[in-house]
Amino acid sequence: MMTTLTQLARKLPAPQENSSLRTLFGGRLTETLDSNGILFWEGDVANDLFEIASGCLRLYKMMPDGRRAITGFMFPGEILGVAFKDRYLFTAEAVTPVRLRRFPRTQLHASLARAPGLSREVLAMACDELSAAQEQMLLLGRKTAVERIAYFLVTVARHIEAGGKPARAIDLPMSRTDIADFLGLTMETVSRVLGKLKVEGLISLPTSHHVTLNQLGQLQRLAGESGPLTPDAGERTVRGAVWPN
Amino acid sequence: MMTTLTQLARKLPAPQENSSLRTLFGGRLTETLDSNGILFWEGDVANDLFEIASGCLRLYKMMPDGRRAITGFMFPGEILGVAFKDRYLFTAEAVTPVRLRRFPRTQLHASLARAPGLSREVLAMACDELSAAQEQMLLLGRKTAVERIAYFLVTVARHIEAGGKPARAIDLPMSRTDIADFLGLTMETVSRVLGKLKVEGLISLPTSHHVTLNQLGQLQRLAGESGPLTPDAGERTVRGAVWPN
DNA sequence: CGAGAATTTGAAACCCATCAATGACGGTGG
DNA sequence: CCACCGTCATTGATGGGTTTCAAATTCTCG
Repeated sequence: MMTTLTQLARKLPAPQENSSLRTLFGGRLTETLDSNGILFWEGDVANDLFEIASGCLRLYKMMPDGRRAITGFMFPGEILGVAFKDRYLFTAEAVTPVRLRRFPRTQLHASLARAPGLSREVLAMACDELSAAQEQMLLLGRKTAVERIAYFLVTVARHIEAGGKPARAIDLPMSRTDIADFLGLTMETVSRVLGKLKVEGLISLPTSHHVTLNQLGQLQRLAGESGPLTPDAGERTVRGAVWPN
Repeated sequence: MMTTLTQLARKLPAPQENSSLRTLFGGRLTETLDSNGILFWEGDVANDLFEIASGCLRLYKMMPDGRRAITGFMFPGEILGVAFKDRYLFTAEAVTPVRLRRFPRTQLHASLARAPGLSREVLAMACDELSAAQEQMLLLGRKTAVERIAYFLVTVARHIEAGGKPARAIDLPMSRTDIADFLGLTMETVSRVLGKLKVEGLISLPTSHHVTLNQLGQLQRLAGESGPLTPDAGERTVRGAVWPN
């Protein structure tokens, strides 16, 4: 299973593409991290980048009083820590037991100088992250609880896609609290909304960590995809005719 | 006046540093854009990048029903559209009349090949954006209305800083609705919270678009800065002891 | 099988949104 | 110069979606 996503909302960069970045990790040893183990803290000096071999990480920022915002989840195949400043922007913690490979950033700079395409790849990665982050801003700032959950499910399904089609059966290794902190809700609201979607038949919950999307189209509509891809007419005429002059 | 910020929450990359990216715009003509004029729409093919010479832009995503999330504001000195995909991720619209210079992306690729440092600069820019975006996620997902407004004010002040110190008097060219769509609130709530801060003496409002920060320290505390810089003890012990293993 | 954790479910409260009306500008034209 | 009018900001009253608090139930795993 080779599913990849840094931020859940991120576009997949064709998992089978032979990433030159990924080749950096070729000879590296695989380390392991226990469930709930910390890979690094927000603010730590960013010495390494990592490739997730298996398992799932949560990335988060936290306020002094404990309020937490999960900025994304990491899955196998994903690369972490590549484009950031000299310090990590968030804490990385294992949702499940994780196997990963480590690569020193000092050597990255050398590699970047050698391989010209690598630089573009890194930039593309950062742009994908940015795209996901902005979509998340729309979600956190303007979407309802149902829309957030629907979007979350649809996005996960899209990235676990097996051969073009989004997966119908997805598993969610993270807790309800994790999902809540990712979507700007509470654990209880996540649970309630999932329950509602289940009652309405849009999803099934074989177990609390396995979801079946029975009506993907309906969920996609609920998710309220933004942007240029929506083929609806009259998209821009709503809030008071903001036409170019 | 040489204030620069792409996303309001962004760290300033030393305004006086002679950016090699900025030199690209050297001989370019200055175009103008009327107030509320559209520079480009979300989803448009990203042919150009822009340097803002004067004025203010808002960048936003919109849902089919008109709900809007402003992902950031752009001010003079800032460069726009540099690191993105082949299509713009958001709509760019003038808050005030704007003067700007345009540079074709096709030529950017050539310039990137020539100047090695440029590539790093572009990446650094993307990382700054990403950092701001993640801070915004924490704000949108977990902060109260007062905290959001306080953070907004403090952040603006920090970027209009004149000689190290954050400015005490800031002007907000954008409307209350713009601020609301940036902070995930309503116009009315923005207005009410500003009123409250004014009554409490933390700020003054000479006009509705000019704010004086009377008690910056207090505002900073309200803003609830996240992360590693807070010198508080007991930061990580709150929500159930998430220590490494 | 048992104990603690995670999830679900219920009831009440609250923050912010919504709806509505008034007030303050700012630009325009008489 | 000032009256006018549309837009934006402010302020008030009400309502609702989500949170909070609490308890029951299910799940996990030693």
